[in-house]
Amino acid sequence: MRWTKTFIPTMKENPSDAEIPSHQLMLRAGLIRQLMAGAYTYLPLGWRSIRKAERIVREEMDRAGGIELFMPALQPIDLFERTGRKQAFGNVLINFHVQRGDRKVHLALGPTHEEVITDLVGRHLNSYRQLPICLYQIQTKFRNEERPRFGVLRTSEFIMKDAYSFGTDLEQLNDVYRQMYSAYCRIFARCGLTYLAVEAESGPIGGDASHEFMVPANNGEDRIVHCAACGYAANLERAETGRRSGSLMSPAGAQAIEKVATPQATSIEQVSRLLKCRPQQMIKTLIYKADGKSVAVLIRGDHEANEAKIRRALGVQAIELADQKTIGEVTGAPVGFAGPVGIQCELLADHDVAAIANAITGANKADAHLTGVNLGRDYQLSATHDLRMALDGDPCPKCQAALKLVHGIEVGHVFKLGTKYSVALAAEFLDEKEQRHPMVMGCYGIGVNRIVAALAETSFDENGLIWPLSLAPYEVLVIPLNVNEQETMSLAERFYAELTESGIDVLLDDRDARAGFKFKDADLIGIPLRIVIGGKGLKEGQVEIRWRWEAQAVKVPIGEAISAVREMLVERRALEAARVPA
RNA sequence: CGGGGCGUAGCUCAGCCUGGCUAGAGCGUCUGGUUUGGGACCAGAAGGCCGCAGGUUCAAAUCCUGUCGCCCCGACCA
Repeated sequence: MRWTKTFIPTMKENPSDAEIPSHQLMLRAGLIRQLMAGAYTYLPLGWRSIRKAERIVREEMDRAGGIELFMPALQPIDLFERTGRKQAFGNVLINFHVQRGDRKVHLALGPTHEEVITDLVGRHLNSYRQLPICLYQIQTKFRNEERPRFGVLRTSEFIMKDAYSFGTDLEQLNDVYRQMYSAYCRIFARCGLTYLAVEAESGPIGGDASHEFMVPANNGEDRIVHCAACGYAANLERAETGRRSGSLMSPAGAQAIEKVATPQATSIEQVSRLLKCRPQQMIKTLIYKADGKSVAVLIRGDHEANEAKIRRALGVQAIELADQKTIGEVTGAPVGFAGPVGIQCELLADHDVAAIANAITGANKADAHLTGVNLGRDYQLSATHDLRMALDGDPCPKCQAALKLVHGIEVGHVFKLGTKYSVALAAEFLDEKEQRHPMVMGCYGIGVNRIVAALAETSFDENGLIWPLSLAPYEVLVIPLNVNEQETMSLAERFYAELTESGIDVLLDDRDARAGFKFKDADLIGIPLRIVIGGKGLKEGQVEIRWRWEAQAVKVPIGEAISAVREMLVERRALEAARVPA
């Protein structure tokens, strides 16, 4: 492609409403433009990268046995009513009425396609002989984001690869799941992303039923813990922490329990300031309603409760923080003064609470706290649990090394669904004994445009983007420094023609502009390999070839330039391929 | 939906507090010339419903009210 014939509106300055690198760079390099909050146009350069990511996704899905189809974004609302997800999605589901003759039809724009595909498969596949099957599509999804943000990382309309597997049993599901998991590893590796496959909240199936693929990045919305020593990785919601010491007995140097006045001091921060103690010395007592029953949960003052862990420890469906009235009944005090001593409900404690000697807690009495509270003497526990959010530096649950807490961008998610949708939408099959069963499903999503955004967010320098060959809009940029010089230009045209001829994606910067101007743009858009033709080099019969990430160009005799470029690309592709797991 | 910030030329911004000549600068665009290896220089030109609506005033980019949009923090996010 010739630069003057395409559309690459680069910008010298950062637009004022872009704050994170991917947003700034994608705007400046002419990859995207905003239409409104949460909706972006992909300009020619950005779209080429998306298409390359799509191609990689397709190749790997096909390789893993996926079958591509294409489903409508427009969907009848009743499908969502039948699975209860109209309610569950709430405001996220974009839905509206259209007039058709004298009736109104209620439609939704698909936020995902479990309903459509399950309905389809349920109608047309009926036998165990036809299973398992894994169907996928690459398609635009719509989700009304209450607050779109971070440029193209969180939008209301985005491109997603969604795959759905249908099998007869858990074994078939596990089999497809494993194949999808490894296909995802290959996809993200081929795209040049640094990623982690992390354990995620897995719903009804439990165990290893869900993994998210995360690209570590400071501006990622998700938080994940990672153990560099053994490779354990999990999202923060899910992350366990390793063994921590703690005896259920009173320590040797136990002080006497004492009631102190703490008027108006209801938060950990206020009490610690008032009593001049550290939050680590305090016990936070949270009153929850767990399936309707009141439970007090003890967490160390400086820690944060993890409700998913509490729910699992209690073995209940749903928990929520109790209201004022319940707290009053259980503690006999207003909110902010709860403590374990003498409390009137079940008591659950995090491991770290047991290790606090002479703790400070609420007194279950207005405007009062207790000091010198000790486990065993002042309150009892039959056991402690892992109930809090993991912290940076916590011991790894697998190997006890220190966990790292990092932010991440979710680019993919694989999930064992089970029979939720097949039951709701009657996707059933007959087994060899002519018995009816709901199909066992899995779903597997990749945010295709997030792949590109995540790459932009993590691969750049002060001059601009740095693409891997696999996603680069063009692999080679040919820069004739002076387009008015005939020798320069005819050479550039020859390189352009011959390289394009051999299947390489080449961009020719045929703009009549100064050298420095072209170099700045070249760095900004980040094409991996650059060939500079002009002035000094030509006099010596040479051109310069330089990788975007190298400081130095290599000078190559004109006659050898094309074969040199081909060789460099072959070598580089091999290097990128070597990072892809088998 | 709660909190904060911002809407002036394609982009970055000044002017607003304290109302008053024809609304400004840099970058970009166009014309002509000089230049030509890291975002050149000179001369000229085009480009503005100062987000929109209403109000106050002799007079509003500027003050007031409303409204729309965008960004950030939080809540939410199968």
